[in-house]
Amino acid sequence: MEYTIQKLAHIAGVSTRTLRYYDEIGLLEPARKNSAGYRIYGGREVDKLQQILFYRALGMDLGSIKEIVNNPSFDGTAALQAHRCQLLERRAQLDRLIHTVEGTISAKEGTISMSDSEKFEGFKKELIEDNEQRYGKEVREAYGDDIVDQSNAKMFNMSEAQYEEFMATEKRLLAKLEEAMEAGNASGPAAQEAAALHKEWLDFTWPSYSKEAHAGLAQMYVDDPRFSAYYEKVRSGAAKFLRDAIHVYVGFHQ
Amino acid sequence: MEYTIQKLAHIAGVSTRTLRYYDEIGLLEPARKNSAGYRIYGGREVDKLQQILFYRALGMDLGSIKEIVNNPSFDGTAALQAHRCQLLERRAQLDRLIHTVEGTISAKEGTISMSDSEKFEGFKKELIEDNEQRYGKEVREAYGDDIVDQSNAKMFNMSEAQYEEFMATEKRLLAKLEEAMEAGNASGPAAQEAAALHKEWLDFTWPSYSKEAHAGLAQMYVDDPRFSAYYEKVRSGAAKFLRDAIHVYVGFHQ
DNA sequence: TTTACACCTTGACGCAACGGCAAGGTCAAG
DNA sequence: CTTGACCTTGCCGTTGCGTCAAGGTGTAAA
Repeated sequence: MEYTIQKLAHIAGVSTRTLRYYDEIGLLEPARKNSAGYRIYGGREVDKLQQILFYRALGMDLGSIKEIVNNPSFDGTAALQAHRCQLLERRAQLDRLIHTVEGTISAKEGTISMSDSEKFEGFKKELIEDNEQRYGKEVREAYGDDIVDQSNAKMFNMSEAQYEEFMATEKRLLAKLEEAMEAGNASGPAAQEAAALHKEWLDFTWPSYSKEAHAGLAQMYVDDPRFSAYYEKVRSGAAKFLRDAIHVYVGFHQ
Repeated sequence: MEYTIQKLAHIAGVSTRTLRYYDEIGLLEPARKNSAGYRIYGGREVDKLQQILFYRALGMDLGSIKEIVNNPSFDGTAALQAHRCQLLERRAQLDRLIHTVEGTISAKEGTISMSDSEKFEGFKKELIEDNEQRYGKEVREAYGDDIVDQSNAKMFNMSEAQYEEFMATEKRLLAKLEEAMEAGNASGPAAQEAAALHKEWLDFTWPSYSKEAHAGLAQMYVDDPRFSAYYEKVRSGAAKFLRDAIHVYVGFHQ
C-alpha cells in the first residue's frame, strides 16, 4: 500500500501539516515523490510514524525522538530513563506550585471572610497577599511553615485599631529610617530608633521575638531583591542601612 | 525613588528584555519616559512588578496575570481556583505519562535480560515495544492492567520455537486476510479462516479467550487509527473487513 | 473536452515569553 | 572631548505545529 499525505494523516490521526513538518525537520521523510512532487509514503513510513507518535505521546521533544528512531543502535532505554527523570522533576515542581497556589487561595479566603470594614479589608487583604506573595517562599523556607502560619493568624486576629497602629508603626519606621539615613550612621540614635521601631513592627505579627531571627530577617532584606526593593523605595541603599542598624541593635557584629 | 530599566531589572531579578516585553504587551508600563525616551519606573511599578512575578512564579500565563493586576476588581481568587484545576489536571496527566514511561522501560529491560539469541531478542523486543507503544494505553483502558500484564508475561515466557510459530501465524493471518479481501466476502471461507487465524494468534499472548473480547478488539481495530493503520498496510479497508469477519466468526451480529 | 472540485505543493505569518544581537542615540565621568 | 556604560527600537530564533494564500494536479462527471 502507498499513501498520499492525507491518507497517511487520516489513518495515523495527525494533520497533513504535521507530516510536512516532520519531513521538513528530517524526522519522517516520504518513501518517494511522484512526478508532480507529491509525497508518497509506504509501509515502513507508517511503522516509523507510529513509533514517533508513541514517543511523542510520552511527551518527548521531536529532537530526542529523531535520535531514537533514526538510528536503531541508539540507546532508547537510556533516553527513556533520562526522560523519566525530567518528568519526575516536573511533577515535583508542579507539586510545589499546587501547594503554593492552595496556600494563597486559603489565605485570600481567610482574609475576605474575616473583614468587616470594606477599606480595612482591602488594606488587610493587600497586606497578607503582599507578604505571602513577596516573601512567602523564602520566609517559609527560612523560618518554617508554622511560624508563618502563626504570623498570618496573628494578623488575621488583629482588631481594626491594632491594625491601624500596625500601619502607623510601619509609617513611623520608614520615616525614621529616612531620617537616620540623612544622618548617615547606622549606630547613631535615629538608626537605633528605626531598628527599635522595626522590632515593634515585627511584634505585631511575629509569634515570638528573638535577636537571631531579627538579624536573619535583616540580612534577608539585603539578599533577596524582592525584600530589598521594598526598602529601596524609601531610598537607595536603605535595605543595607537597615540591616546594619538592626545588627547593631541586636548586638550582632559579624 | 525612580528607576531606570536596568535598576529595576536588578532589584527585581529579571532581565531588561523582560521589562521591555512587559511594556510591549501592556502588562507593566513605565511611570513615564524622559526626554530621550528612557523608561522611568516608580514605586507603584515596583509593587506591580512583584505582584506580576508572584503570579508568574505560580506558573500563570501573562495574559491571565494582566487581567488580575490591571483591574483590581477582577476576582483573583476565582482565577487562582481555575489555575489550581489546571495544575491538578497537568499533574494527573504527568502521572499517567510517568507510569507509561516506567512500564516501557521495564518492558525493554525485561526483554533484554530474557533473550539469548541476538536476533530473537531484537524481534521480540521490537514486538513488545510495538504492542505497548501502539496500543498500550487503549488496551489497558479497555481490558485492564492485569490482562495486559499477563499477556506480556505470556509473551516473555514464550520459547524461541513458540515465538517463531507466533510470527508465522501472524504472517499466515495477513496473507489469508489479503486473500479473503480479494474474494470480497467477510462471511466467506477465506475470511472465516482469517478470523480463526486471528484467534489462534491471540491465543499466543492472551491469558484467556472470550468471544466478547475478540469482537471488542476487532471493533477497536476500526475505531483506533493506530490499530487500523497496522491492517491498512495490508490493504485499504482491511481493518473494517477483519472486524466484519471476526464478528461473523464469533456470531456477533450487531 | 471542458469544467468542477478535491487534493497537492511551497512559502509565510502567528502563538508564548522572552534571549540575543545590531545599529544608533544618550549620559556621566575623566 | 572622548570613552564607556547605558538606553532605544527592531528583528531573528526558539517549539510544534495551525492557518491562510497562491498556484499546480488528478480525476470524474457533464
